[in-house]
Amino acid sequence: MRADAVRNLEAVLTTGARMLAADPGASIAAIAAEAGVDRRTVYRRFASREELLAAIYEARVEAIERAVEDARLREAPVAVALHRYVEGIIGVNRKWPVELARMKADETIRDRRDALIREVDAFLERSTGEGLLRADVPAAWASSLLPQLMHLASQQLPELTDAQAADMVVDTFLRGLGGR
Amino acid sequence: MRADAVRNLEAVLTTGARMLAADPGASIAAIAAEAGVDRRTVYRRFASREELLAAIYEARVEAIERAVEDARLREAPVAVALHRYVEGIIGVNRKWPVELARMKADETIRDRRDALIREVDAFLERSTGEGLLRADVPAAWASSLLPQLMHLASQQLPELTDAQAADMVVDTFLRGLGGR
DNA sequence: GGTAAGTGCTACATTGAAGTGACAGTTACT
DNA sequence: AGTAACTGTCACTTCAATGTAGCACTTACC
Repeated sequence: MRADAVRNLEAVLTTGARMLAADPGASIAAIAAEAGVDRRTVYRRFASREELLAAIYEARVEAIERAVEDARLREAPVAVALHRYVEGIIGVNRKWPVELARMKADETIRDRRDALIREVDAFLERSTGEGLLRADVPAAWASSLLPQLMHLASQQLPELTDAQAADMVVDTFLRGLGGR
Repeated sequence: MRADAVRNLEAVLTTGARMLAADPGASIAAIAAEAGVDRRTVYRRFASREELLAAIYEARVEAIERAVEDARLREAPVAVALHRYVEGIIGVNRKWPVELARMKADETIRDRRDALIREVDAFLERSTGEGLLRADVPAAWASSLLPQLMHLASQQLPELTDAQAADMVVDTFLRGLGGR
């Protein structure tokens, strides 16, 4: 693919992610206009709206997979892994702010998302076992609170770097659910 | 208005709220079907889709206003007011789960929402002043975290009553951001 | 029981977005 | 410089959802 085409593709994907996060019903015409390309150009890369969405969600899920891998949730000390994970996801949230939960259509992406959730849940379980989190907190509560905190930090603290925002999230999370 | 008509109206509003929360693009036909009435009946009460949405958002914002009033955020002891407020909002979230932020069209509702946000922000400031919350936490962080926790508890802890879910939210919130 | 209010149903016009085709013009790469 | 890749534009078709009209029918309420 030609270099300018790559740039256009990149623009459509990131702009699309941003606009779809703000309004899940954003039209292809609107996304294309915002990305600075013609509506027709989008249809040359993607056969349908669904395919464009799938590509965007795929970009996000892949970025998350990379972040999870980098955090080494299974091996690294829990406190270290937690911070690395949070920092990574905040970066992902800022580049690909779409909500993955909306992707009900694509089987593959849903499966990869489920696997990631299991991975993080297992990590939280390990964290509880090692005393980082209190044992009397429902697993579902910890499991859903962490993504929300990361989501919040990603957009509510725009002046902070990923690492600084991660500090805030980890601090709140551990004070809120952590052991003494 | 006749009693059966009132029931239908109620059904359309609550069902609409539930469906629009799950999918903001839900069609009037889908909402009507789910509520057990004909699409045409909806159009007899509401001149347009926008009016239906406005009615739903209005129901939510009014319920929130009532909860805020009941919590007596200005006068009651901060710890008491916080719990009453959280419990009330969780009830509202469960009945009217739509996201108020999406309502950009209606000027009135946006203004009322802004006033409510100011009210709660002022309460959080008072809480900080009285030592319930740590002073080194950014106001924006506390201000956005609390609604997220309530939102989370409303749907992630369905087996808990409003009061029990509020316990969880307040505990997490105060441990996370509270003073010693 | 009678009446007015309310509903369901079929049909229709309108609008906006999705998706496609053809063609001329531009731009990156060799 | 020449070619292939890429893009923008105009012009369609299709489709789903919005919004409207009229009529037969049911049901709450006096």
